[in-house]
Amino acid sequence: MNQLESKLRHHIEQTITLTDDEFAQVLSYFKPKVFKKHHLIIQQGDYVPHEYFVAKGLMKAARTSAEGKEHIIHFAMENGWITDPEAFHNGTKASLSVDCLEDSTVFALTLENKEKMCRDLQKMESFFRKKTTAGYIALQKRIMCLISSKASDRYHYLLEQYPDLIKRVPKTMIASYLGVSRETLSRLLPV
Amino acid sequence: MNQLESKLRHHIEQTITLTDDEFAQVLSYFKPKVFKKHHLIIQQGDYVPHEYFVAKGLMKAARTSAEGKEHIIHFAMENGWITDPEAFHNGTKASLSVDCLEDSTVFALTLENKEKMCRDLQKMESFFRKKTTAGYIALQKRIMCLISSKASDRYHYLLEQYPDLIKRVPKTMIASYLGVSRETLSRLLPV
DNA sequence: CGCGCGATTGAGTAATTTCAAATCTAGTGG
DNA sequence: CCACTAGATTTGAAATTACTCAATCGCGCG
Repeated sequence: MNQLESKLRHHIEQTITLTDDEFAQVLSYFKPKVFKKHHLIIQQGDYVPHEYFVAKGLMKAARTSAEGKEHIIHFAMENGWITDPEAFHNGTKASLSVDCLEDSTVFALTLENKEKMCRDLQKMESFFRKKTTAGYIALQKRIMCLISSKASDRYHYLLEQYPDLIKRVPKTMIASYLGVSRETLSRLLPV
Repeated sequence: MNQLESKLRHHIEQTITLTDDEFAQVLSYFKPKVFKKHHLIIQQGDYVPHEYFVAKGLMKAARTSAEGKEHIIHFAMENGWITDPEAFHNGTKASLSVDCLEDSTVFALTLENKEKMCRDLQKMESFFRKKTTAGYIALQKRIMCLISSKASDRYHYLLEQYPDLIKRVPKTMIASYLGVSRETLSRLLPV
């Protein structure tokens, strides 16, 4: 088992426990992939065959509006997951694009394999349920931030929550993620 | 099986299928409860023993900030679910309050029973996984709305998405849900 | 060395909030 | 049935916040 595989295992075992055999089986459902910085993995309008576990690197999911503005909905770094969830789970076309901000190594999972894995190993269904629940809670917090705080407080919350992210991502993208213009964020930083 | 029980069954069977016996078992994990309008079911600071399926009525989850402003994070009407998810799943104290906007009938589920049900009936674990995934997707859309649209567009999106909700909920609360002041929403309405 | 991306700054404009007051409406008790 | 009241909605005006557009600055990489 290489280093990146053990990252996946460790990630899963933060939620459930697996025997060696079980993990070997789990691993068989995934396909490792390597992407270069700037590589566009999902494009708006495409079908979305995979959900990705990020073992190394940094990726973002975003939507570009009709007016040409990019709005970042999600970042995934080590131990994160990323895809266009709606398109992936419903088999519809992507409304989001996903690309690499750094050279990245991921484990790709098709919907078919995900469902098969959940059927075969209830533990993994439990894993995904809990992981998704945690994701739901995180999104609720982000919404609460968006509807209740000023831009400045949102930035500081992000800084507290994901200090490492701020270091690795250009401020322009942080602004996009927070829903403010880059100029506004820039003026807020000294505060 | 009474009318409200069959609502629960129908709701679950939109995602998975159940035999009569299985549903009887599922039902045994829930406890039906009736609440009056204005009843405060979860208070900020309380522990949260239950997650609720709303069979009838209308409820809201909100956080009141230090400055005394109420921010509504979630509405649940017929066939919806509601709780403070973070407090419920982690056993921590509620940061949200939940109360009834109408007389309501719910099925209450403890965390212990939820986990037991998932263990005993994998179908139900699958149900919750899929339901939570759908919830996650809905929250992502709401975030995209919040970071990319003006207040006016957010209102119209809500109007399209949940026309029935708008009819049953005072505009003040819609404004709180959208993250704008009630005055601003009022001025937007004619648009 | 120079290019290009990211970050900053300034000025003017637009959107939203706040505070205050007026108006409207549905439900209640007499 | 009417008067009353509490909650909900609307409106006005001033203040704040954030946005846009444009120009400049800084720096790392080729």
